[in-house]
Amino acid sequence: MVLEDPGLTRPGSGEVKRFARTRRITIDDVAARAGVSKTTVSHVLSGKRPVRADTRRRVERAIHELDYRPDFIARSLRTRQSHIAALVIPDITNPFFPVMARGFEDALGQSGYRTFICNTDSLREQELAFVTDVASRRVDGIAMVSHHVHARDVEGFVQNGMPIVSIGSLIVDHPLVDVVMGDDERGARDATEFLLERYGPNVAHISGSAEGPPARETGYREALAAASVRVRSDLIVEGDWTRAGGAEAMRTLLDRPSPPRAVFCANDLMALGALDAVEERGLRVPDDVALLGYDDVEWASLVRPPLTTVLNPAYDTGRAAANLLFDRIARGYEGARRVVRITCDLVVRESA
Amino acid sequence: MVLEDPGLTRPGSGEVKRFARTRRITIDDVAARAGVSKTTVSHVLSGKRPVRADTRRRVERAIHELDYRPDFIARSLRTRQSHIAALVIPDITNPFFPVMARGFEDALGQSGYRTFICNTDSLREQELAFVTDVASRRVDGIAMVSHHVHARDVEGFVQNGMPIVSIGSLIVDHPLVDVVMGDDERGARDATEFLLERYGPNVAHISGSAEGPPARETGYREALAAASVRVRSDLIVEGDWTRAGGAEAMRTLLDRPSPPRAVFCANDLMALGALDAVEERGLRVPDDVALLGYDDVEWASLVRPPLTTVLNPAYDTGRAAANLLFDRIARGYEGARRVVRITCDLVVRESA
DNA sequence: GCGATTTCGCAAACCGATTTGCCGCGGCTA
DNA sequence: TAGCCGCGGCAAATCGGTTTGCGAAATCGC
Repeated sequence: MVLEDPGLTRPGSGEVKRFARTRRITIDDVAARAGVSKTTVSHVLSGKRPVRADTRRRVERAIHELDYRPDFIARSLRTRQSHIAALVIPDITNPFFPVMARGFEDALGQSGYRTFICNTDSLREQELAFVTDVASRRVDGIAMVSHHVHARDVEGFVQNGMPIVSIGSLIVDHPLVDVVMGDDERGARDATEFLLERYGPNVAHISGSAEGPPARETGYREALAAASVRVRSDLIVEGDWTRAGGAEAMRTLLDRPSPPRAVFCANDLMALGALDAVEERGLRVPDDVALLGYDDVEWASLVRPPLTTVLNPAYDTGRAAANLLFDRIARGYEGARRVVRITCDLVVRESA
Repeated sequence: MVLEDPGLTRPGSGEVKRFARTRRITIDDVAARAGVSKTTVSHVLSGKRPVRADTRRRVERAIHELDYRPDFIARSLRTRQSHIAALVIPDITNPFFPVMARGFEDALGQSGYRTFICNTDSLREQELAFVTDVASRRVDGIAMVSHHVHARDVEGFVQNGMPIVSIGSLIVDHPLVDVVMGDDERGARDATEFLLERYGPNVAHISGSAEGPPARETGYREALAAASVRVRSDLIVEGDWTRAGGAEAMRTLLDRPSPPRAVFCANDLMALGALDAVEERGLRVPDDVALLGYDDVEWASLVRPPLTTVLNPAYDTGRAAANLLFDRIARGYEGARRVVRITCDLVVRESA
């Protein structure tokens, strides 16, 4: 049996070969064609040293004729920068994160960076594994929203010069790790103030689980305090960030001797659950009970009634993280940690 | 002025240095410490040649003591594989794609691959730019859902040995580009059959824009034909995949002399718009008009009434694409193009 | 018109791994 | 005991770029 000659060109197809994968064009090929050394080609490409005009033109022509594109990996090896960033998040499937990722990539992509997105499912083990993996891949920087990684866990990477920015609040105590976080405290305060003004002092709160950051509950308490309303502990019920948890918490509230006129829920999903519970009892939103959520997830305007909520600006958050990272990666910023707070504005729809 | 000694260790902190970024540990360091050549270290790592047990132990101990982790970039340069794949999609912010991306990454991540996600916003220019960019970065393979790139556009890359799989249907005519696509025709047929059975022959269709693939409309027509129902062209109205477009199309249908009893919409967003239009007229779903969507987007079960729809299995699609790619990247498959059709099942909720 | 400086290009070292080719050694066969 | 083979290890080449050091030529200042 005779194998087909792999070098055969298709009749009439000019350059396209059928089976041969043509050898990659390298900088040497360009140099040879232009009649210069590869050093000169490199300088034409990078502009790091002057090249005489006619020489430059010869080189550029050779590049164009050969359709030469430099090998990023070889370049990275020498320059020690990969032009890759990593974004470590719990789950791209959670609708908050795609928007954040988009903000991150848009900001960095502009400067020629590509990014790895790592889904940790909020598992500490995964979070750590990804950080070491992308470090081995020599990413230029890491942005992470992590629930379990502490400053000491990333100490080694930071000391080796890896820029890290923490999204959310957990890693706040390292002097070289920047932080960007939604200003949840203020957002929650604004939301609660709105409810107090519109519906009077009888405002309850469905909080998240105890292990999460308490900023939203804090904001709720501050608003009450500022309005000189006493905090009634029977009006603060813990949910678990889920729809079912929100419904359960709402039922508890409705069973209180004096049920609330309005409820500030720590996220939209729980607000949706609360909505379920309210309708279950034959009551109406917002006429009998007003509901206010947090995050402004994609479907917040699709439910009936459309949810009044606090917009958690995912896109801006991602972009801010990218910018902090870029400062350290490319602009040589080496100073102390910076903290960026993203303001969260109230979106008034119909549920409150 | 005297600069602080960058080599200073913090008192009592063992190995952690304050300002010095310690030189990276290389394979030579390990070799030196273990008293062998770096060749041997490499063989311990890869297992490609036998190493005597006690030598291996010495090397492993050195690796552990130095906390050595090989440099992926250097490795990639030599082995000519980056262990990176690219996923080119319109927009990660569109809720279908995060799920698909997750399926893709889960499948490939298992084998040690990381992936670049590229958002093209369906711009041809972006699609092409990303493909050449990631090719320069030497990704091992590319999966793309593209609306504007044709086989001839990627010809050059394929010929150079870059595995490509097309998600959706556009690049179907290249003998080396695998394809994975939802079996929309069948899904649409099933949906329409369901409506015919439950609501009789008076079933309309809101189609997508003309430029998209007509598979869903085709399925609708097939189901009618199979049930010997005449296709009434006044019951097929074109939407434009948006909520507003769906509403507009629905108004048109409701204005017909004999309006439909049930409507199959080519996607969920248009079904939602149709819902708007129906309620606008004071009619009820499904009692007056039944609505059926396509895709089963995240919020399909959240609207009132919950949407009956066809599940477009994003996760499976991503995973299938990853597997096709992996076959070519790592398992050396070099055969002809394969086409994988993902079946789309009906999800019956309350709108039909 | 002459030394000083700048411009332009080349050869070689370098980045950090993998892979090839070779060699010494010990055990086995004939 | 000569010849052969497999094992285990090393030196050197390789991947494809960037960067450094050097020297020849061109330009400048006076």
